Amino acid sequence: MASLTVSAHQNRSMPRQSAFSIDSILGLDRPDQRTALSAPYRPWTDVKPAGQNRGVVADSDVSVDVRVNEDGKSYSKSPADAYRRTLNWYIGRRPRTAFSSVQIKILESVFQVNSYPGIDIREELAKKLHLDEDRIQIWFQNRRAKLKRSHRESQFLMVKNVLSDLQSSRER
Amino acid sequence: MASLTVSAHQNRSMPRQSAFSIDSILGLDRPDQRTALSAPYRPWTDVKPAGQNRGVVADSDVSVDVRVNEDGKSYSKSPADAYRRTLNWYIGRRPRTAFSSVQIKILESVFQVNSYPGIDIREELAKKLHLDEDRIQIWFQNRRAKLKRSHRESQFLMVKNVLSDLQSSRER
DNA sequence: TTCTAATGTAATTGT
DNA sequence: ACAATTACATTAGT
Repeated sequence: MASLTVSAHQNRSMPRQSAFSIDSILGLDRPDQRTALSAPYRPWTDVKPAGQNRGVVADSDVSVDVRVNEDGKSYSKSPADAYRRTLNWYIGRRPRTAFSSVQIKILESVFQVNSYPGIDIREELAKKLHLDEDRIQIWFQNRRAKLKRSHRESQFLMVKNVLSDLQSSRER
Repeated sequence: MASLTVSAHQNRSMPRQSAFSIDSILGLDRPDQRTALSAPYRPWTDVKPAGQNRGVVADSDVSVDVRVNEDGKSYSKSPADAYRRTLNWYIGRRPRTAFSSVQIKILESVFQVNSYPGIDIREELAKKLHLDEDRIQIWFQNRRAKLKRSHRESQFLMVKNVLSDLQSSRER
């Protein structure tokens, strides 16, 4: 990712002509401040020292909703979990959020009415459900994709049925 | 199936409002267009009498593989493309282009030198890579956005680190 | 295995 | 051209 490719041989299959001619490229009369590409900003990977409690520091609390489930069944904090989490941090993927059923219920009911909530609604939801606004946004994105997929599948079934109906009527 | 797709998206910086007011949930508390508007110009949906496409509603294609793997020759104006278009993509969105790694490599290397290629360079690239000039333009646009984002994020990280350094030095 | 949270990025829209 | 947002294709966690 973001590997720079100043590689040597990039013009093997190309007619060696003024493809990217100097003067053409030298059309860079642009304010182009080149900066080395940085890491993709993973706020949840930074190790938080003393603080630990919510709302104190700007973003990033790692333990968003671990205690928000209604079953009283708190998710295990086994060393294995911690280990995997650390590993994830290396990989750079945000630990998968586990929404509680209450959270899901509310999100679903909002989705019923408006599947494209604006930033303000998302913020409100985030506050109410103790989630990051980002999680809300992603949830709605994935929810829309799911709806679309189900549409696609049902349409496919309908088409299939119509076709088989045609076939059977022809056989009569 | 009563699937509603009330698309409603808004912009930031809206007046705070009661958490789950009806208007807020419905997204009616602010001007929103996109609910019933004239069909935008979609040149690639040409052979579709089917009616007003609404951009958002399901597309129901049966998973035609959009991929064209390695070594370019990707679709743009190929007959195969037209085929896919007429068969499955009768809604408004242009099928997502999957650039080959070769194409990406070349695009990246050009980007290194000039992130604002003029029309002539874009045309040359388009011809060489068998892509529409439009795709090239969009690619550079998104690429610039990406660069900008990463720059912003690294700045943020730097600030954050400075702050935490300050903090830890104060604790000593 | 299935479902879905998360990621990356192409495409769209409005300014 | 940019900024914000969406759709879409994939990866991966439970």
